[in-house]
Amino acid sequence: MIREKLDNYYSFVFEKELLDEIEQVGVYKKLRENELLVDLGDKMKGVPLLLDGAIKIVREDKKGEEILLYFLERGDTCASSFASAISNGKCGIRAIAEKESEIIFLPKEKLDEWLVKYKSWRNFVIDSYNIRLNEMMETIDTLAFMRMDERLYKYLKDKAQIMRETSLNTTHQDIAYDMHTSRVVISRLLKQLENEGKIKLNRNKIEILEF
Amino acid sequence: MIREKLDNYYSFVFEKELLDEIEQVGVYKKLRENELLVDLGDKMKGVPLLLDGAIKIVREDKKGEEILLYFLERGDTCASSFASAISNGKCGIRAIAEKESEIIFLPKEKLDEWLVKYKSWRNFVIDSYNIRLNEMMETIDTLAFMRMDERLYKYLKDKAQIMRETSLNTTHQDIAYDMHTSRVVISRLLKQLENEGKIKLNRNKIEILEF
DNA sequence: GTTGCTATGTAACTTTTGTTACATTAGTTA
DNA sequence: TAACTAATGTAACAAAAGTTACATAGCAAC
Repeated sequence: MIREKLDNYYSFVFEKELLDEIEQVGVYKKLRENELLVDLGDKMKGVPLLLDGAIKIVREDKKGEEILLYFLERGDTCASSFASAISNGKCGIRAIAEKESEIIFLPKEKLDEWLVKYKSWRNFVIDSYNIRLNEMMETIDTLAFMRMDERLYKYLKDKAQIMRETSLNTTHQDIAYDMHTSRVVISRLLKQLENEGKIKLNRNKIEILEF
Repeated sequence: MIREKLDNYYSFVFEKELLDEIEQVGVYKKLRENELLVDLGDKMKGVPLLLDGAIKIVREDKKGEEILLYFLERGDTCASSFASAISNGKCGIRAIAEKESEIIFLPKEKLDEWLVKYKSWRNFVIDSYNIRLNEMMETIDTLAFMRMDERLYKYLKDKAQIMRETSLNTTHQDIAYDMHTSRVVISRLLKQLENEGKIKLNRNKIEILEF
């Protein structure tokens, strides 16, 4: 069963021998919606490969203020965990399942070994880091160059894409937490987007009309 | 001469055999102050190892708006170049020497080969990515959680540290470019910091009194 | 010196974002 | 249905950041 899911998303990424090894040592885990996968300061004993679902990666500062960094989808891994696992350091982020998700945990002992043995693993690790660096840069662009209303609209579209839905089940308060602003600001801007015909508001639900 | 500088900063990082190889294939280059090392959209043919100096890494969006991402110091490499070199993709950043700097260019053909051969190279690459991810997170924290006056003070202190000086030769306009705001805002906040006794302002020069 | 250029200082005003306070609405439970 | 709770709507105001416009100061070339 695991092998089947693994093959689904990773058979074109990894060599057969590596897939075999992953099947042997990987630990399958199913995550409930809103389940905490990684918390701030955790020391990772391995890295998660995402088979299905969506994981939200959040940054928190000393004062407990939060901001969304990016989402992981199937085929992704958490570069920050990789960092933490291989260096025995602490993880600087929090990872929460946005919806029911499936992962395979790879034990950290194998991570370096596979770098030597498998070209496909080297590529995957380097690619993962690159994707993450690019996501971070996009986040920085968003924070540095966009106004709150643009950021909000982008947030809604991005989240809809990750969740594979055109309407989101969420509250204004939750969005405010992700964007590190206040609920009132979000309500105001959402109403503005609704007036522009880009979205439709309902209780606990936002439909996106224009992508 | 190169070997000497290489040994200075990297003899505890790389194995002897790797240092030998780097000496053979690496290309030494000296950068003048303000010299452009990498531009947006460049395809990298190798990665720079920083021997000495300071490199400013800047992000630019489509509209040509800029923001400082972080600085590189000796011992650092540019993860974004590594990404670009190994994947033949384009580089998403701009790198400019903040002062006279010395680098060694490593040809991209070796990068993967060394990952297999040298444990110290694997560690260095992974560490570099991790350091960069952490810098990016710090930049995000700064943008998301701090007000402009705090960001400015942090900018001054960070830059002073990188330049190894307690006073900076720079103009308000240049700071405004780095922080993606306007000169007037910077002048206003600098004056405020001066009134608080944290800095002293002169033409083309800012002394930092409190760290 | 005078001229000219660059950098800095600052006032006045606008826009954006954040805050407080309270009303209304939809859904849930007693 | 009444009572309660969570979510949303909105006004009024405050703070932060951005903009325009212009004055002044420092420095260099003539």
